[in-house]
Amino acid sequence: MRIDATIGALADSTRRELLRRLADKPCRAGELAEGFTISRPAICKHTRMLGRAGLIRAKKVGRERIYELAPRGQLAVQELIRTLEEVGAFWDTALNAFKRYVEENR
Amino acid sequence: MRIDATIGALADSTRRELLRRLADKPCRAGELAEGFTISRPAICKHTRMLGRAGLIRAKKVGRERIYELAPRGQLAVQELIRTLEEVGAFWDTALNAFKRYVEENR
DNA sequence: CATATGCGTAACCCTTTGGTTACATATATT
DNA sequence: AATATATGTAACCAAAGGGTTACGCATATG
Repeated sequence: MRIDATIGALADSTRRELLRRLADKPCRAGELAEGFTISRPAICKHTRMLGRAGLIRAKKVGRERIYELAPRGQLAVQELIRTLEEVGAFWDTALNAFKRYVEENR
Repeated sequence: MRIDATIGALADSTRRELLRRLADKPCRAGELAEGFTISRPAICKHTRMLGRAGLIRAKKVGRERIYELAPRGQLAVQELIRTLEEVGAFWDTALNAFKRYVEENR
């Protein structure tokens, strides 16, 4: 599923923070890693995962690598949200089933 | 974080399917495991994880255990959705930042 | 040309996840 | 009382996640 890569990528606060930073502006790899307590290679693995999920992309400029949000990523997030909204609706379904049950047995 | 337990629990299609089944009606453990290709203990571990995330709960009736959606679970899902909506909005932020940039440099 | 810089990859660790089979326990049933 | 049934737990395994340090490589810079 498409969704699983997306939810996996978003299931980590470091990666969500990386996305937040890229909302402000495209960013060099080194700059992107600043301020985190974890090492630069660790950040690199996170960006790789975000890339595999199609949420970010990178272009090489000289010896630097510039990361930015991948335009298609927004769709993936919205698709995931729709799936989770369906899940959230299960509780409504359950409530309705219960009401029906009460109705039929009074 | 609250969110991490929720997103972790929902990041698996088997667990989402279990929730979907519980939307229809509360369900015995054995019945809940029917139709899956994986073993019953595997399902049991999934239900445990859903329980730890506060999405389902169980009551013991005789030797059976009846699972059902935990009322508070819907809030957790909605909270997660709100977080993901914020993430989705990063793309809008990025687009606006780009527009501003173009505006300032023309 | 030599060296410094930016950045990804490799190799390794430990923990978590998702699965298995075998087993223990509590409750029904005969 | 003996047995069958419903179900969770234990022990184990392989793969993935999240972290580390050491290293390799391409590109700037003196």
